[in-house]
Amino acid sequence: MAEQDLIKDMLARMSSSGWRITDQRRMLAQIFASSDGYLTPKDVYDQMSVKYPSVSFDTVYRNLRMLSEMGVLEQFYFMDGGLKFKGSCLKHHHHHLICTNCEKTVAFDYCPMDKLEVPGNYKIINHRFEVYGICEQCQEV
Amino acid sequence: MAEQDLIKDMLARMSSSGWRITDQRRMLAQIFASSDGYLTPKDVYDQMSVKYPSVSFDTVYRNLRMLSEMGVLEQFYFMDGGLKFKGSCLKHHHHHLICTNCEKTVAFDYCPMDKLEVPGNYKIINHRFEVYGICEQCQEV
DNA sequence: CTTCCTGCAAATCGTTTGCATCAGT
DNA sequence: ACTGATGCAAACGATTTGCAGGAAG
Repeated sequence: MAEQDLIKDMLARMSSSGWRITDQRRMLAQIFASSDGYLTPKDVYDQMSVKYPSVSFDTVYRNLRMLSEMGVLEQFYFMDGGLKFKGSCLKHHHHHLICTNCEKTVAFDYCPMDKLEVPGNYKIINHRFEVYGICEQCQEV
Repeated sequence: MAEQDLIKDMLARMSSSGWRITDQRRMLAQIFASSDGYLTPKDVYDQMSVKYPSVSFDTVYRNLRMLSEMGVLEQFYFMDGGLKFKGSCLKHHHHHLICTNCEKTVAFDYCPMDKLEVPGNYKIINHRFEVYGICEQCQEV
């Protein structure tokens, strides 16, 4: 999807969920539409501050949380427990290969749940599979 | 390994790393030897408080961190970003099936990395694979 | 014009640090 | 006795909340 369409899509989803379209939210949509990696609340705040120097941290947090609940963003706790967000890919189930240096993220389709036989009689709800590595660019440096 | 042996093993490892064996550390070893699930720092603190009402949170944190660095405990950030600890299984590589209700944990040997072909030329460092579900006991309730 | 959203400030939670005292070796 | 470990209090970073004014519908 082109960036502009992504932004429109996000805004449309906010609107249809009954949320007002404020300048700050418009900008949030833009930030995530033009970023393919994970962003911390601080990253987002810093990017917003460029155009809205008066934006506050709590507005960023509030909107990030809301957008996650709405499914527009994916919320994610990294290995170190740090919270990050990224525009959610709604297309299909997949997992990520994440560069531990620059956090560039590549999706892949392989899902280990297909083949897994789990011990015990657990009723499976959810799973988490991520691969961490150093991307080609970061290896070169 | 029997519980008593586990405790001795933990204490021996602390001692050989040059750490003093205090009552608090003895008790930490006992707590983790007799628990097979994950414990939050608060869980640990609460258990310690029963016998040592004067124990402080920072001592718990300090020792948990130290024991993790030493490899006696496994440190783990859950899906919700919360930090937990558990006695570490040093035997072999494995993954976990975790009950989202009671957090009882079952290990299994299957590792998805065997079959995975990753896109891009990432140099793979690490991976994370967990399955979340409801255990048999928690389903019955 | 009404209701929701924002920005500010202050509260809260989990975790860490500095320091004087206490305990293990 | 020496040195590391403890408990206290205070600092700290990240996130959340209450509230009054401001903007979207």
